[in-house]
Amino acid sequence: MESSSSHLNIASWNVNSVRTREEHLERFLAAQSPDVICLQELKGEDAVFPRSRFAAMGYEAQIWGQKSYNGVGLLSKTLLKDVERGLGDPELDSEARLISGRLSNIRIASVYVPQGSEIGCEKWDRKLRFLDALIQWCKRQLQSEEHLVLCGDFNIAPDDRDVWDVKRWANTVVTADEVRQRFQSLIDLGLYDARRADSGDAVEFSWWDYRHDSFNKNRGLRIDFTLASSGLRARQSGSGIAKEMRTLERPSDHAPIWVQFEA
DNA sequence: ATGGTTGCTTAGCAA
Repeated sequence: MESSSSHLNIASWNVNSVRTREEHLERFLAAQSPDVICLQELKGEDAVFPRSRFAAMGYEAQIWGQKSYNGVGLLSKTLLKDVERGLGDPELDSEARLISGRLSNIRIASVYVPQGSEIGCEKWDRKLRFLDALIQWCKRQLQSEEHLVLCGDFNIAPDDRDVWDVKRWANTVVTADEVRQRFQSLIDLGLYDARRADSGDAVEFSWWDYRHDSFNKNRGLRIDFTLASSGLRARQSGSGIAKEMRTLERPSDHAPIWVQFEA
Protein backbone atom coordinates (compact mmCIF):
# COMPACT_ATOMS: atom_id res chain seq x y z
CA MET A 1 0.00 0.00 0.00
CA GLU A 2 1.30 3.40 -0.96
CA SER A 3 1.44 6.03 1.74
CA SER A 4 0.34 9.60 1.15
CA SER A 5 0.20 12.79 3.11
CA SER A 6 -3.04 11.73 4.78
CA HIS A 7 -1.56 8.47 6.00
CA LEU A 8 1.29 7.38 8.19
CA ASN A 9 2.93 4.17 7.02
CA ILE A 10 5.36 2.55 9.46
CA ALA A 11 7.36 -0.51 8.40
CA SER A 12 9.85 -2.76 10.16
CA TRP A 13 12.41 -5.21 8.83
CA ASN A 14 15.12 -7.38 10.26
CA VAL A 15 17.48 -7.12 7.28
CA ASN A 16 20.22 -9.46 8.58
CA SER A 17 23.08 -7.16 7.49
CA VAL A 18 22.15 -3.84 5.95
CA ARG A 19 25.19 -3.88 3.65
CA THR A 20 24.11 -7.18 2.12
CA ARG A 21 20.51 -5.99 1.81
CA GLU A 22 20.95 -2.48 0.36
CA GLU A 23 19.19 -3.33 -2.87
CA HIS A 24 16.41 -5.19 -1.11
CA LEU A 25 15.77 -2.21 1.11
CA GLU A 26 15.87 0.16 -1.82
CA ARG A 27 13.29 -1.93 -3.62
CA PHE A 28 11.02 -2.05 -0.58
CA LEU A 29 11.25 1.70 -0.02
CA ALA A 30 10.46 2.35 -3.67
CA ALA A 31 7.47 0.00 -3.62
CA GLN A 32 5.96 0.95 -0.25
CA SER A 33 7.27 4.42 0.40
CA PRO A 34 6.92 4.07 4.18
CA ASP A 35 7.18 7.26 6.20
CA VAL A 36 9.37 5.40 8.69
CA ILE A 37 11.06 2.02 8.58
CA CYS A 38 12.50 0.40 11.68
CA LEU A 39 15.53 -1.77 10.96
CA GLN A 40 17.14 -4.56 12.94
CA GLU A 41 20.33 -6.57 12.63
CA LEU A 42 22.31 -3.94 10.78
CA LYS A 43 25.44 -5.97 11.59
CA GLY A 44 27.91 -3.16 11.23
CA GLU A 45 29.26 -0.05 12.86
CA ASP A 46 27.78 3.36 12.10
CA ALA A 47 30.66 4.18 9.76
CA VAL A 48 29.76 1.40 7.31
CA PHE A 49 26.03 2.16 7.18
CA PRO A 50 25.07 3.03 3.55
CA ARG A 51 23.62 6.37 4.58
CA SER A 52 23.97 8.21 1.27
CA ARG A 53 22.09 5.53 -0.64
CA PHE A 54 18.97 6.05 1.45
CA ALA A 55 19.47 9.81 1.58
CA ALA A 56 19.25 9.76 -2.21
CA MET A 57 15.77 8.28 -1.80
CA GLY A 58 14.78 10.96 0.67
CA TYR A 59 15.36 9.09 3.91
CA GLU A 60 17.17 10.35 6.99
CA ALA A 61 18.93 7.66 8.99
CA GLN A 62 19.10 7.44 12.76
CA ILE A 63 21.12 4.40 13.63
CA TRP A 64 22.84 2.59 16.47
CA GLY A 65 25.29 0.26 14.82
CA GLN A 66 27.61 -2.31 16.27
CA LYS A 67 30.41 -4.39 14.85
CA SER A 68 29.38 -7.83 13.56
CA TYR A 69 26.12 -8.27 15.44
CA ASN A 70 22.88 -6.54 16.36
CA GLY A 71 22.48 -2.90 15.37
CA VAL A 72 19.16 -1.08 14.98
CA GLY A 73 18.05 1.98 13.08
CA LEU A 74 15.26 4.20 11.81
CA LEU A 75 14.90 5.58 8.30
CA SER A 76 12.40 8.40 7.99
CA LYS A 77 11.23 10.92 5.43
CA THR A 78 11.22 13.64 8.05
CA LEU A 79 13.81 13.98 10.77
CA LEU A 80 12.82 12.25 13.98
CA LYS A 81 13.10 14.17 17.22
CA ASP A 82 14.53 13.22 20.60
CA VAL A 83 16.29 10.10 19.36
CA GLU A 84 17.19 7.72 22.20
CA ARG A 85 19.44 4.70 22.18
CA GLY A 86 19.14 1.80 24.58
CA LEU A 87 17.01 0.82 27.54
CA GLY A 88 18.90 2.83 30.14
CA ASP A 89 20.56 -0.28 31.61
CA PRO A 90 24.34 -0.15 31.01
CA GLU A 91 24.77 -3.91 31.00
CA LEU A 92 21.92 -4.61 28.56
CA ASP A 93 22.92 -1.59 26.47
CA SER A 94 26.31 -3.14 25.71
CA GLU A 95 24.40 -4.53 22.70
CA ALA A 96 22.69 -2.19 20.20
CA ARG A 97 19.10 -3.38 20.37
CA LEU A 98 16.77 -0.41 20.82
CA ILE A 99 16.53 2.99 19.16
CA SER A 100 13.59 5.35 19.11
CA GLY A 101 12.57 8.80 18.00
CA ARG A 102 9.48 10.95 17.89
CA LEU A 103 7.44 11.79 14.81
CA SER A 104 4.76 14.33 15.65
CA ASN A 105 3.12 12.91 18.80
CA ILE A 106 4.21 9.30 18.30
CA ARG A 107 7.35 7.71 19.73
CA ILE A 108 8.50 5.10 17.22
CA ALA A 109 10.93 2.43 18.39
CA SER A 110 12.94 -0.24 16.62
CA VAL A 111 13.78 -3.23 18.82
CA TYR A 112 15.81 -6.37 18.33
CA VAL A 113 15.09 -8.70 21.23
CA PRO A 114 17.84 -11.26 22.00
CA GLN A 115 17.08 -14.64 20.46
CA GLY A 116 18.09 -16.49 23.62
CA SER A 117 19.95 -19.47 22.14
CA GLU A 118 18.70 -22.25 24.44
CA ILE A 119 16.46 -22.29 27.46
CA GLY A 120 18.51 -22.13 30.64
CA CYS A 121 21.72 -20.72 29.19
CA GLU A 122 23.22 -17.29 29.84
CA LYS A 123 21.75 -15.82 26.67
CA TRP A 124 18.30 -17.04 27.66
CA ASP A 125 18.64 -15.22 30.97
CA ARG A 126 19.69 -12.11 29.10
CA LYS A 127 16.64 -12.37 26.84
CA LEU A 128 14.33 -12.43 29.86
CA ARG A 129 16.12 -9.52 31.50
CA PHE A 130 15.99 -7.56 28.25
CA LEU A 131 12.24 -8.14 28.00
CA ASP A 132 11.74 -7.09 31.63
CA ALA A 133 13.63 -3.88 30.95
CA LEU A 134 11.71 -3.35 27.70
CA ILE A 135 8.41 -3.63 29.56
CA GLN A 136 9.59 -0.96 32.00
CA TRP A 137 10.86 1.21 29.15
CA CYS A 138 7.48 1.03 27.38
CA LYS A 139 5.68 1.79 30.63
CA ARG A 140 7.73 4.97 30.99
CA GLN A 141 7.12 5.95 27.36
CA LEU A 142 3.38 5.52 27.74
CA GLN A 143 3.49 7.92 30.68
CA SER A 144 5.42 10.61 28.83
CA GLU A 145 4.40 10.19 25.15
CA GLU A 146 0.98 10.56 23.59
CA HIS A 147 1.40 7.45 21.40
CA LEU A 148 3.92 4.62 21.13
CA VAL A 149 4.66 2.33 18.18
CA LEU A 150 7.14 -0.41 19.04
CA CYS A 151 8.32 -2.34 15.99
CA GLY A 152 10.81 -5.09 15.57
CA ASP A 153 12.04 -8.62 15.88
CA PHE A 154 10.76 -9.84 19.24
CA ASN A 155 12.04 -13.40 18.83
CA ILE A 156 8.74 -14.49 20.40
CA ALA A 157 5.88 -16.39 18.75
CA PRO A 158 3.16 -15.27 21.18
CA ASP A 159 0.48 -17.67 19.98
CA ASP A 160 0.22 -21.13 18.42
CA ARG A 161 -1.13 -19.39 15.30
CA ASP A 162 2.32 -17.83 14.93
CA VAL A 163 4.12 -21.17 14.56
CA TRP A 164 4.14 -23.53 11.56
CA ASP A 165 4.45 -26.66 13.69
CA VAL A 166 3.27 -26.22 17.24
CA LYS A 167 4.60 -29.54 18.52
CA ARG A 168 8.02 -29.10 17.01
CA TRP A 169 8.34 -25.59 18.40
CA ALA A 170 6.96 -26.29 21.87
CA ASN A 171 9.22 -25.31 24.77
CA THR A 172 11.69 -23.34 22.70
CA VAL A 173 13.18 -19.89 23.28
CA VAL A 174 10.46 -18.35 21.07
CA THR A 175 7.43 -20.16 22.57
CA ALA A 176 8.27 -20.78 26.26
CA ASP A 177 5.86 -19.43 28.88
CA GLU A 178 8.54 -17.05 30.17
CA VAL A 179 8.61 -15.11 26.90
CA ARG A 180 4.92 -15.42 26.06
CA GLN A 181 4.04 -14.02 29.48
CA ARG A 182 6.38 -11.09 28.92
CA PHE A 183 4.86 -10.44 25.51
CA GLN A 184 1.47 -10.38 27.20
CA SER A 185 2.84 -7.93 29.76
CA LEU A 186 3.62 -5.56 26.88
CA ILE A 187 0.04 -5.94 25.64
CA ASP A 188 -1.28 -5.38 29.16
CA LEU A 189 0.46 -2.00 29.27
CA GLY A 190 -2.03 -0.85 26.63
CA LEU A 191 -0.42 -1.99 23.39
CA TYR A 192 -1.98 -4.10 20.66
CA ASP A 193 -0.60 -6.36 17.94
CA ALA A 194 -1.33 -4.27 14.86
CA ARG A 195 -1.18 -7.07 12.30
CA ARG A 196 -3.25 -9.48 14.38
CA ALA A 197 -5.93 -6.81 14.68
CA ASP A 198 -6.45 -7.15 10.92
CA SER A 199 -5.62 -10.80 10.27
CA GLY A 200 -8.06 -12.53 12.63
CA ASP A 201 -7.11 -16.18 13.02
CA ALA A 202 -4.94 -16.25 9.93
CA VAL A 203 -1.69 -18.17 10.16
CA GLU A 204 1.05 -16.09 8.58
CA PHE A 205 4.74 -15.76 9.17
CA SER A 206 7.45 -13.10 9.12
CA TRP A 207 10.50 -15.37 9.35
CA TRP A 208 11.58 -18.57 7.64
CA ASP A 209 14.77 -20.47 8.38
CA TYR A 210 17.35 -20.38 5.59
CA ARG A 211 17.68 -24.13 5.92
CA HIS A 212 15.49 -27.01 4.76
CA ASP A 213 13.78 -25.02 2.00
CA SER A 214 11.64 -23.57 4.78
CA PHE A 215 10.30 -20.64 2.83
CA ASN A 216 9.06 -22.70 -0.10
CA LYS A 217 7.41 -25.08 2.35
CA ASN A 218 6.04 -22.10 4.29
CA ARG A 219 7.56 -23.43 7.50
CA GLY A 220 7.97 -20.18 9.39
CA LEU A 221 7.22 -18.19 12.49
CA ARG A 222 5.62 -14.82 13.12
CA ILE A 223 8.13 -13.17 15.42
CA ASP A 224 8.15 -9.61 14.02
CA PHE A 225 5.53 -7.24 15.34
CA THR A 226 4.23 -3.73 15.45
CA LEU A 227 2.84 -3.06 18.90
CA ALA A 228 0.91 0.18 18.96
CA SER A 229 -0.66 2.03 21.86
CA SER A 230 -4.42 1.57 22.02
CA GLY A 231 -5.16 5.20 21.14
CA LEU A 232 -3.99 4.46 17.60
CA ARG A 233 -6.23 1.50 17.00
CA ALA A 234 -9.19 3.42 15.61
CA ARG A 235 -6.82 5.14 13.18
CA GLN A 236 -5.33 1.93 11.77
CA SER A 237 -6.24 1.57 8.11
CA GLY A 238 -4.12 -1.35 6.93
CA SER A 239 -1.27 -3.74 7.70
CA GLY A 240 0.65 -6.53 6.10
CA ILE A 241 3.68 -8.73 5.78
CA ALA A 242 5.66 -8.08 2.60
CA LYS A 243 6.39 -11.73 1.94
CA GLU A 244 7.54 -10.99 -1.61
CA MET A 245 10.76 -9.51 -0.20
CA ARG A 246 11.61 -13.02 1.01
CA THR A 247 11.49 -14.31 -2.58
CA LEU A 248 14.28 -12.03 -3.84
CA GLU A 249 17.80 -13.20 -4.57
CA ARG A 250 19.86 -13.52 -1.35
CA PRO A 251 17.01 -12.43 0.91
CA SER A 252 16.95 -11.68 4.58
CA ASP A 253 15.43 -14.55 6.53
CA HIS A 254 12.77 -12.04 7.69
CA ALA A 255 10.08 -10.31 5.62
CA PRO A 256 9.19 -6.65 6.24
CA ILE A 257 6.02 -5.89 8.18
CA TRP A 258 4.03 -2.67 7.86
CA VAL A 259 1.05 -0.85 9.30
CA GLN A 260 -0.76 2.25 8.14
CA PHE A 261 -2.60 4.83 10.22
CA GLU A 262 -4.85 7.65 9.17
CA ALA A 263 -3.15 10.92 9.94
C1' DA B 1 18.03 -36.25 14.32
C1' DT B 2 22.53 -31.77 16.76
C1' DG B 3 22.03 -32.14 10.53
C1' DG B 4 21.08 -27.87 7.37
C1' DT B 5 22.10 -22.11 5.69
C1' DT B 6 23.67 -17.43 5.91
C1' DG B 7 26.57 -13.36 7.58
C1' DC B 8 30.52 -11.39 9.86
C1' DT B 9 35.14 -12.17 10.19
C1' DT B 10 38.43 -15.09 9.08
C1' DA B 11 37.26 -20.64 12.49
C1' DG B 12 33.97 -19.87 15.06
C1' DC B 13 30.02 -17.57 16.67
C1' DA B 14 25.28 -16.16 16.15
C1' DA B 15 20.82 -16.73 14.36
